[in-house]
Amino acid sequence: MSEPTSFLLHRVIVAMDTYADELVRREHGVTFATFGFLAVAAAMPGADVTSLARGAGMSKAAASKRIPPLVRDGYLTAEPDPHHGRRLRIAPTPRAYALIGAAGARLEAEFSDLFTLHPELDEAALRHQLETLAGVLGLPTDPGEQP
Amino acid sequence: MSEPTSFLLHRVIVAMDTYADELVRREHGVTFATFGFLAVAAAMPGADVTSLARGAGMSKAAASKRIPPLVRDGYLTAEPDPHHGRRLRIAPTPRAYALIGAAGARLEAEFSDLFTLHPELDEAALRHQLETLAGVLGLPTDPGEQP
DNA sequence: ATTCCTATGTCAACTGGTTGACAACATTCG
DNA sequence: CGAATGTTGTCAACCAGTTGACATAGGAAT
Repeated sequence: MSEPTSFLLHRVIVAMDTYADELVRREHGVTFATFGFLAVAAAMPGADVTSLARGAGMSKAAASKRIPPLVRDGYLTAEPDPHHGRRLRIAPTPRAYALIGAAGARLEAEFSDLFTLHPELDEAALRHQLETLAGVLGLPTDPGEQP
Repeated sequence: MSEPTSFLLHRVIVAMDTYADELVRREHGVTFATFGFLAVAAAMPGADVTSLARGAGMSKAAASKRIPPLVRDGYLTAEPDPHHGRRLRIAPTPRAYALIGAAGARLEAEFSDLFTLHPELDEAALRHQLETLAGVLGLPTDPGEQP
């Protein structure tokens, strides 16, 4: 019996994640998970902790714990919302934007190199299948909307 | 700027994992991660902890911690290798085989339903792209080999 | 045989997530 | 207004991984 397609998908993802993690770590001294979190924060500047957590696909508590070190390292600012006693407004700093720009471009370049170097890979075909799959599974076409 | 393909891949996987986890949990009272671990164990019966860990893509320590509860619950047996003082031989019990058979078939059925219900999805095309991607990334064509 | 190197399983400490509870604030409804 | 209800961020406790260290067992080389 051959390996289920879902398992194959899984292995491919894990390999890509590992690769991306090494790259981002090596070139920016930051975890891929952190990069992802900052990318979400950059897509919704000024969001509060709750929507940031939703956007990043984690619990409120996890987001809440992640923020202070990122503020300390100069990637984010967290200020109380003037119109709301308890809510925080989280915003990326220039440093975060720089990181996201550089690392994002680098990763995209690596990824598309893969496709140009290996003509038997068809990015458009893969992407189309993934997008329909996402649609069928009921995922939003793009995450990071403000309510 | 549109979302990087690698991010899209990620979201699709996460959604599928969540779905699979709910299904396996509901119908078999077991975590999807546990199901995956048992599936690996079933693919290499009699393996030791180290190769099990490699097969499951986790550290030796993680595998070592995972085994005792599974033995307690009657999914695995762990016996010292007679030819090797320190090595353990891990083997799935009938209960594990039953679980893997049932849950595996169920998941595959769900997954291929997705493709038959949505003709704009092309499993062969997706699979072919994934397999070439796996090859290009240097992944083995199928995990679970004994050394 | 002794020595040296490698493999094996486990441990302790750490990490980054989870859930459930909670106080503080906001909002809605009589 | 005041009371019930809902939001928001944080905390404690837990869970399942990780790394690095380690005692112990096998095998190779001299």
